Amino acid sequence: MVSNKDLAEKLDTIADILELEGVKWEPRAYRTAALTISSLSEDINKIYKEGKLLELDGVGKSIANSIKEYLESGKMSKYEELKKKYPIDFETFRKIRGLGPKRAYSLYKALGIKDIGDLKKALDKGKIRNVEGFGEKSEDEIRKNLQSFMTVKSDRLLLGYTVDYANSIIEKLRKSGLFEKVELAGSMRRMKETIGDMDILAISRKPEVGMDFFSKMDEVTDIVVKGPTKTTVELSIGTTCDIRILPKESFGAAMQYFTGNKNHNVKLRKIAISKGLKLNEYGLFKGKITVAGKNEEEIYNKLGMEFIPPELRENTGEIEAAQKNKLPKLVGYAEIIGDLHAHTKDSDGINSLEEMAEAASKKGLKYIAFTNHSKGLPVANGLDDKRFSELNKKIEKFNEKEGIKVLKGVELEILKDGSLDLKDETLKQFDFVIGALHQNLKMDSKDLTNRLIKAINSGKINTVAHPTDRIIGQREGLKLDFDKVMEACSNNNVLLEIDGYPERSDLPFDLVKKAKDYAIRFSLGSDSHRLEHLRFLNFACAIARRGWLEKKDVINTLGYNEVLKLKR
DNA sequence: GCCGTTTTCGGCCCGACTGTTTTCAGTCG
Repeated sequence: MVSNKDLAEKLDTIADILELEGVKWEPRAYRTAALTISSLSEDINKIYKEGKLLELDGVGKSIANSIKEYLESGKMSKYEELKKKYPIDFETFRKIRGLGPKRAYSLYKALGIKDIGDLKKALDKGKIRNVEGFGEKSEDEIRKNLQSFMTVKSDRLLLGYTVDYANSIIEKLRKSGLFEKVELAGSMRRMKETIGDMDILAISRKPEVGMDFFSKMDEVTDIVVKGPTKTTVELSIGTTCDIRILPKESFGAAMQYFTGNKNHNVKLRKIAISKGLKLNEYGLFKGKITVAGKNEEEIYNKLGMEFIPPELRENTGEIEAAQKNKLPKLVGYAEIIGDLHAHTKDSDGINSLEEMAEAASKKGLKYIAFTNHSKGLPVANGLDDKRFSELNKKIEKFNEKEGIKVLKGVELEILKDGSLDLKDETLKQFDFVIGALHQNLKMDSKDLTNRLIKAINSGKINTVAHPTDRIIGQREGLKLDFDKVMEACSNNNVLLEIDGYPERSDLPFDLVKKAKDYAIRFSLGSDSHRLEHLRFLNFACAIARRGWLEKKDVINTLGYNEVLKLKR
């Protein structure tokens, strides 16, 4: 099965080789298509089957045909032909910093280096420094970068585990007194669930001193490049961090530029050109006159659109909507007043009901649903009917007190045949029932979809837990037919959950957006298993925002009594 | 090869840093 990543890499290689051949504009077309495909979160095979290849940005007739050929046969003639002339493992080389297509080709021409094995041998013999255009320094650089490529862990880190680290770096920079302003940009500002690197923007009267301070911070393990306006370092958590120092009057333009994403920026720049303007990280210009630059909002306005919140900047229609002043009024982080998915030590959590409730209250929440596992998930110490009845009584007692309210909930196993794991009379006790698929997942797509739909149609569940069941970096999501699932949810007034647990981040934002079109509402949950996890609720809200949701779409914005009315 | 809020033909993003160069090419984001 061809993955999006495979395909994007092949298209990129075609672009690389065409560029080596001196072909003028074609490489850019392949590059655009590769970028689009690599940033899709839907499976390219699915898009192809639905006949929607041509709807992808940068995919026209010719590239669509190549994709079709590749998905069906596992071969792409255009790629194979080019590869005959350039039998070089560009796909791997491009992951080694500083080894782009041109230098890879130089090494091939001079030393016959085709793959990483050849490269290692040449390095061992110190041959690279003698190749024209290379020297001692570049040889050392390649050796070092090959080493770090070999030992690299995963591609991307999870937002949920890096954002605090990033903020602590930013705090230190602010406290240093060397900067007038320090802000986070890039995919972290967009609250993307995985991040490739960190981007920090700053204003400083003493850029050199500021850069020195930054590159000597404890978190920094290596300096990649260092200049007065741009420095890149390796951080101890295993990612790189760019810091850019900019003039005050350009800061808004830089925030726009470095927040991305790339596709969003490319489109904005094209719009600028169509208006006779030029957009870069220093501002929006008409000839030499600055039209905007100091603040971000101005840039969007002068380009003929309303301000676009960072979470939306994915080039999935937000620019067109902004031009018509039709952007949604996104649900605010502070509007989320309850957590609708959390565990206590009664099943597989670490902390007690009381501890969790108190911590949630301290975070400003008005209610929290404890949705412990049901007995069908013994590995998570799932509760049977009797234990749940006892726990529910305890919760009722707890709720007699003033303060935060607790919803009686369950993360209920949907069994292999689509039936539910607890007795009806037990289910009636709950305020909030989350139906979940955790086991027997190796069914084919149709059976799995029907199994889930049977549970949705039962009229006994409020929401579907982490619907795709993906674990980022570990397993793909279930191959469910989401059109059918969403239709069933819509017909039965069943919610979909957005699970903010970093590895899950489920539903993914593009499916959230799709579900919104089915007029489905959503429940947000931290999926907490201990006190420290309660902060994950914020990430669920970020996904909601990335999926274009408004206050009315998210039931965690409702008061406790309103949520109780959803009881089944 | 792709694309269209000036276009179905004629455009296609651009600046910082590095190393190996004597004025720039390659890489990256």
